[in-house]
Amino acid sequence: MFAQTEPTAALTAGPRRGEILAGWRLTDEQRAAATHDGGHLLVVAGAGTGKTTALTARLAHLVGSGCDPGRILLLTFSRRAAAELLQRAEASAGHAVARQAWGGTFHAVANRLLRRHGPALGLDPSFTVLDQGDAAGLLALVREELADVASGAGGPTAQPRRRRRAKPETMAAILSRVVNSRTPVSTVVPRHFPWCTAELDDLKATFAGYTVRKRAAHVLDFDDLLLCWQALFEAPGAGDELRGRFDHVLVDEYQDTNALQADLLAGLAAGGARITAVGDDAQAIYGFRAADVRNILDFPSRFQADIVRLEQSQRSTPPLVAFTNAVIAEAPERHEKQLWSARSGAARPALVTCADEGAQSAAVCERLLNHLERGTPLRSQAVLVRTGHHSDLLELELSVRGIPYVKYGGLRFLEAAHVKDLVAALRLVENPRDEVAWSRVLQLIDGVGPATARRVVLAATAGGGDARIALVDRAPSLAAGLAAAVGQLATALVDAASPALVGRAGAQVDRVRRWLDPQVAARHGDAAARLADLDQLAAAAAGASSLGRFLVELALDPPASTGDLAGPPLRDDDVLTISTIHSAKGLEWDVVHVLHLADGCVPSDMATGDDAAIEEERRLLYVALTRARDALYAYVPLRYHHHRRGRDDAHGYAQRSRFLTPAALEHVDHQGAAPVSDPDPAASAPGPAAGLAAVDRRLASLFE
DNA sequence: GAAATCATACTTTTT
DNA sequence: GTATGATTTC
Repeated sequence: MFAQTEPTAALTAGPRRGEILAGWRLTDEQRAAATHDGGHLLVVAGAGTGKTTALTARLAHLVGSGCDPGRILLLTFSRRAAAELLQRAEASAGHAVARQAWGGTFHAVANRLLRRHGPALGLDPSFTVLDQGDAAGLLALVREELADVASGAGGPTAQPRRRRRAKPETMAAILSRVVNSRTPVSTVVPRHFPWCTAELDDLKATFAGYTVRKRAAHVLDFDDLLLCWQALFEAPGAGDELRGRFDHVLVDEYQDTNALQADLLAGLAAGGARITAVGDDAQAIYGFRAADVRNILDFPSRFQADIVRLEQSQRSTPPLVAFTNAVIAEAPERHEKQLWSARSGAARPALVTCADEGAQSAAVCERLLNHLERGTPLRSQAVLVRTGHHSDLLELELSVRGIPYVKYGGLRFLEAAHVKDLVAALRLVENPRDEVAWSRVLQLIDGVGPATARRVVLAATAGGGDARIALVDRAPSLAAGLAAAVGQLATALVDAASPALVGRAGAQVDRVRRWLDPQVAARHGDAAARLADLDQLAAAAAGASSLGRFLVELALDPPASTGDLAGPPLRDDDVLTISTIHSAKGLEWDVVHVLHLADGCVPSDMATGDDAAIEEERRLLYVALTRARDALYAYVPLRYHHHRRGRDDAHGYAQRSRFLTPAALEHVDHQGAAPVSDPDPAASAPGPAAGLAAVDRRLASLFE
């Protein structure tokens, strides 16, 4: 997986103490973190203080001191972070580390352990993994059935449902929060999902049914992965071995772990592992996923840990650090630290006030191109937004101007309907008991809706045999035409799962697509584009070692950007990054543009009302601002246009984000709106929305 | 009785 | 663009 690299001086220096890190350029703080010897350790690492370097150095130090790399566990927030760390460790500490150390997200590590030790729990190691969308699908299925049972059980047909029920995604979010925070449904719902309180009983019943169905279908959702890992600790036989499996556990981004994950660490610590947790409470931004800042705030007392602080920013220039320090200074509770920087660079961050969103897009492009002309390539610049669609208008503008970009976060590839269809079909190749997948795929057939799909699934899985084979010749009680269509689907799945194709994921995908492609083409007008998406997925699958692994990786580590699957074509081009702030965590660029710093965007109007949520939004802004090395632009549109029913054109004035306080603004230069765009429309060729703004301006000038 | 169709509302952040 | 709930069609 990792490229081989020449060992560096650090490795060849030999394992004598004190010389292990001789080749490293570390600050005193970083060295203290890397070489700490004793019990558990908390490294409070401010933004840009070189925490990855410190963590890598610690890994090298441990191995150099004689620790067995196979007994080191590295837990990171994303697989990408794990890969980077292991790669860097490999470069400096030798190949053995990357090959032998365990690394990945909590979920990926759980998956790996469960494939090996699942039977100790009575878990068939061939389970498939439900991502959150699949989980939502199964919850919807279960809820529908419960409702049918309730109304079919007689009595005056239940009161017409006038209330809108929680969306399946919301149910999944509730359930996940319940599990990860280990808090009962009856507490979680009123506190975090008050608008669902009326259906609390329905939710409880749905969750119970969901659990039963998950087990029957041999699937685990994300939360099950963690729960089952925890259960392994208690499993007779496997438990002792697993608890004592690691000597050192290094956890990155500890501020974004939840109660369940902290318990897993406690389990490992009880087995003798020494925990090193690295994180920054000022950058805790995953509260919505039940991450709890208390984990890092309470770590020293819970684990009797020593604390090392990293406060020297290696990333940002002093003026940027002064600004970001001022922004976070107003957060009420945190591990105290004062970041400073010894870097050169005197340019202050800029607050760019724009007339409206269109002007913001223009202003971004202008500054972007300025930096490009002055030598900062697009790939060293990033545009950061609170939510995926906050960049819609800018993307239009970029397309019109021919500026290439990749977007991370937001709407993801895997969420498109046709992609989910293919993935569901592939899951059936792996696991014919997966009801959610059956239900989805069957409904692709013309004339099959929820009710028919359910009947078919029920009949096919009844015998306990392979449902695919059961459906090849005789679909139960269906019109001849439908039965034939179901038979074709079943045949495709059986073929794809046949021994001749197993192990050749690419061929398996091809076989499934021979059935699926016509369905996709028939259902969607833009068939060409959608089939191209499927081509991408097929190409990625062809490169995987097996279909099962491919599907697990897809669930645990989905492609993060548009074009992540596409491979090299864009690689060597100079491409701008657009990212949600969440997806930008841990990354840095020379020049950073943060958009939409208006109340309602940052903080998001979804977060108002709850103090904790507001504080998380403050930290989110802090994360965004601290991604910049040399230049930072914060954009504030003053006016928003809302398009309603295609005709009405309402607008409203926005307030500058409340987090940009007077104290913070002392550290920025103010820039006005971008110059009004070129009066010649042909020369500037604005996108549709920007075009409207231009028309408005032209009209306004006529009225003067 | 079930599926297709229409109207309407709602769209954060992600392992 | 998509999911839901009500309505119409098969």
